[in-house]
Amino acid sequence: MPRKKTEHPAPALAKAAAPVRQAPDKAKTINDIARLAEVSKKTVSRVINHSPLVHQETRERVEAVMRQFNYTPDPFARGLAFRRSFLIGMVYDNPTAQYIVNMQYGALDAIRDSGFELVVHPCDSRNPGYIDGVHRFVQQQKLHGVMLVPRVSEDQALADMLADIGCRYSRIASVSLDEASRMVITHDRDGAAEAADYLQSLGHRDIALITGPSSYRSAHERTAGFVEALSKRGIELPAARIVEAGYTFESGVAAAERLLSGNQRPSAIFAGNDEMAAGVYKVALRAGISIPQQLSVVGFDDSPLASRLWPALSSVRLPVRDMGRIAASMLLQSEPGAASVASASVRPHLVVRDSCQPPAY
Amino acid sequence: MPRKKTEHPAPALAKAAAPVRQAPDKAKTINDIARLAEVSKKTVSRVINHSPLVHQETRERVEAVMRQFNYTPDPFARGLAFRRSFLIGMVYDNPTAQYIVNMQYGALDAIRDSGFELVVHPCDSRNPGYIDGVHRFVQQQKLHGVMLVPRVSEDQALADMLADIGCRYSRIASVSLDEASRMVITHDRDGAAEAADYLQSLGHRDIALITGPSSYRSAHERTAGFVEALSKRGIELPAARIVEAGYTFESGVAAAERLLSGNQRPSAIFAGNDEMAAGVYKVALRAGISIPQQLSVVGFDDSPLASRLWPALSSVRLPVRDMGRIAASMLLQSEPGAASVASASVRPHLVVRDSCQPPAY
DNA sequence: CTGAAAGCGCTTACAG
DNA sequence: CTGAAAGCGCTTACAG
Repeated sequence: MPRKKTEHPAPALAKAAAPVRQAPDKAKTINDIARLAEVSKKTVSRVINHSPLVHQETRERVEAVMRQFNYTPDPFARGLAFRRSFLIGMVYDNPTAQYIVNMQYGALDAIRDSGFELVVHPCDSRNPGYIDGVHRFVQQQKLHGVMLVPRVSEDQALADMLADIGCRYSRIASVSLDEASRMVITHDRDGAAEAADYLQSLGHRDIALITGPSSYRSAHERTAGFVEALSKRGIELPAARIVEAGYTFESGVAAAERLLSGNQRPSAIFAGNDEMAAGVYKVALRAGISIPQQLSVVGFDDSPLASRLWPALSSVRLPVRDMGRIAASMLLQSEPGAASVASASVRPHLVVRDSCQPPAY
Repeated sequence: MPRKKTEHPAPALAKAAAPVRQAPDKAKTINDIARLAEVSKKTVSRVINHSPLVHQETRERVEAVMRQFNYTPDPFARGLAFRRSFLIGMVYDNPTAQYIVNMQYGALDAIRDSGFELVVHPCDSRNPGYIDGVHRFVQQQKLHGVMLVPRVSEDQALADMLADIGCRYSRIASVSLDEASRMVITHDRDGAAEAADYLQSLGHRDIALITGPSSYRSAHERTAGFVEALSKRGIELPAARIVEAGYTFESGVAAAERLLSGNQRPSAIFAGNDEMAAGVYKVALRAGISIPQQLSVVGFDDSPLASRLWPALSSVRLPVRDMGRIAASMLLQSEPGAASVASASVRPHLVVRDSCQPPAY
């Protein structure tokens, strides 16, 4: 009922329309809380920031009021005063989608209910200006910290830049590249060794390896772990059984073609990631080589692909979500200077499916 | 060299250590720019916000100074004063990883160099509290706007909540669900029709369909588009040839088992997404039914999986990155109230690979 | 077209 | 343990 039509509005009705003259649900500010809790805004600020310099009773009174009005401090006001934000950046360079998404879920696990949010920043490390791009991103948004995902996490120049401008960061990598408080180490080497042990234990002796690009630390580690573990068990890989590829499906196809074309085929292939393992599947299927009867295959990453191939691919799994969670929580815990004691570490493990069996000699 | 140890520090040296008494590279503020350009800070503010109320000469002088000192306004100060941020939220509910990542790339394409950043917010729409979660997210961060990705984009209650609190949003969906200025329409129906026409043109007559869950709008559209297109060409799908599954690999396997177990097999199967199509591959491979010789298969999504299966899967592609770019740019362009004229629209198309051929009757 | 004042909601630095 | 003042870097509302 439009107001204008009521020629003589009853005062009572008018009052009901705007009861108690209280802004409907305007967000409370620190001043409101201070007034309602009968303290100064500075004391409320201390409670917000968990300062020990507040009397227990005072703290409880303030917290009760905050809870009652569902108060949360304005991140922009805090950001302005603190000169830094409550934003965590995730910087990455085009690994596979599932990896990125799992990593994001992990980071979000860590910051849930902390008042922090996740800002994503994919970049292209082949572009020489990409470090400047990250620099601008960090400065502009006054990021609380950034997580560096492989492969950008391996770029020392990036880490140096962040250290220079005093931005906290955490790096996820297959080996330690920095002080412990900044590293989440994934030990890819151990995962590759487990794959090697598995194939050897099945009875394979003529084994081939498709590696990722040697410029990738993870590829180097996976290769070294695999070769060393076999060597420990008395199997030396001849150079012809090691083919370097590019971590892509197509490069895996090309590598598998080389490996499977001769008349002396290996009985098993370990691929440095699942994409390349899928390439092996394609070549084998096309050539009528049946997996696992005539060829065993192991991948790395345990991507969604692994369980969708047929036969399902055995693959080394990295706990990506955990890695993301740990990398993000390192940023929340540590003060910029303070070094935490323990270095974070995570272990890969082999997920056995249907792509391997003893060789048919 | 610690200062205390130098008993008589040479004044000249001390001066060299802090040359010209100018803060090394402290970020300039609006006040610095105002002083250097010899205008008031308000005028600088006008230039920043592209106000027309600035003399051309003045504007150029201010812009020159801003450029010279590489000045960008502090997003927190602006956020505080404006009461809203320069953050775009992306809200989504667990579709596949590649979809999410492509969507993120698209959104980032749109906001590049705009001063906006992308904040991700995955959520679980089966959780009844998820709308409150989005509410808090939006209010807390004072988001400039949010993009709603399927399937949360289909939830009218979510859209209503956002409209209620005056938050701008854009919705990506297979059909129009809202005013044109807020929709990116993907026309899944047309893509499914193209798949139907393709199979029919190859000569298939006994065709089966594995649909996604009927509660998904996209599944409904894909099914309708496929069935109608076949009907137009004189092929009616009997009920037994339509199996509802859950958009997952496993559900695709189960559906394919039903479809391929009888002795009267269809000669072609259209799956509502690639995950389920991969399930068809698994069943066919296991049963010794060769693709495409004995069975043609078409998927939907053109996920990475499609080209990694063997034979490579023909699949309907949605321009996901474009969808993300358009959805994000809609948020940047429009003022909260202003309705843009055209509705955004995007078309799927069939990517033909090696999974289909004429039936072997 | 331009500017001086007040304010956004917090914090730091200083007192007590 | 608590508080009054000043300030973070912008904008709005008001003048001119």
